Amino acid sequence: MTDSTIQNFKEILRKEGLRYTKQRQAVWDEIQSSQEHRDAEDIYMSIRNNGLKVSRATVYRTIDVLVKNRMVRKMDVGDGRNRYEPRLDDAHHDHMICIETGKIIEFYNEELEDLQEKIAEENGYMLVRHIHQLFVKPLKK
Amino acid sequence: MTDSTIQNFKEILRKEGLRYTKQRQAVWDEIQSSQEHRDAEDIYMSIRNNGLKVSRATVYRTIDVLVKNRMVRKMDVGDGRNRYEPRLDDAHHDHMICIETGKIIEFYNEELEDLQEKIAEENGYMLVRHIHQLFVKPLKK
DNA sequence: ATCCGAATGAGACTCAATCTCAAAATGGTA
DNA sequence: TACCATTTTGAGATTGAGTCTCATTCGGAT
Repeated sequence: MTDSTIQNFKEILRKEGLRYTKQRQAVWDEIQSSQEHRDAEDIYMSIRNNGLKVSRATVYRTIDVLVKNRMVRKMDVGDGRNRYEPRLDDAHHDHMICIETGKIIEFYNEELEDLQEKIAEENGYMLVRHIHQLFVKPLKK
Repeated sequence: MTDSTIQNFKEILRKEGLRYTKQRQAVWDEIQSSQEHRDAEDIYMSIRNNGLKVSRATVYRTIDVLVKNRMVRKMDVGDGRNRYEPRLDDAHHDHMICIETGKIIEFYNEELEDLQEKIAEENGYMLVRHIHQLFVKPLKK
């Protein structure tokens, strides 16, 4: 992690009226350390394995702050456990989940994004966010 | 419900190697009775209020069969409780959820459907199903 | 009508996520 | 630097949707 990311994190906490603690930093560090789509337990255990002591409650609480401030993306893959990934850049993408291997593929399609806004507007609404997952299986060769 | 829908339901059970019971019929009748997007508890309580005795376990078990056979659509609105709606015709649609009123609006867009298949194929996959929800708020006038 | 495998129901169980509250830590102030 | 009001933390309890168990009941083929 770079100094600038730490500063950014501190600023968000300040904006939210929250204190800067080593536990919160540890959670953000851990999420930031990998681009994988991980569940809360995985993040919690990794922090523990690094020799740091942070409770599950704090992991969940910190994730909420990070998600709210768009530093982490929360995704529901339909198995009851939410997955989280860092939003290092601000590039949006959706996910494709292979129902045979469980592999998660990221994709982005401008046309798709535009179309969704258009559909919302046609119905008198403004698009705030969306959930979009494609469940797929490998093409037979 | 019409005779033909009951026949169709019986056929599905036969195809699945399952027996026709009044509990299963009661669950299907209840789901069919409304086009709303309801959770399992709501369906369970409604059956009870109609004076029929069916357990939660049976409600869940029957919903699974109905979902598998495309008679019911299961949707995740992100609050931890799945919603179910009857698929009376076979017309697919997605959902738009107003974050201010909670209202669920159904929509269908051919271009969007095609685009998703195209994206899956471009990645070497075949689209099996998808989750797609737009979270929106009313356009200010 | 008989019989055997399937279905049911009551309640135990699972598991991710949230809540509780006493104790510890933070950070603004003097 | 010491103080202290306020926030945060953690251990474990709790919640709640959904699943599982298994003794009892039921369906339907023969």
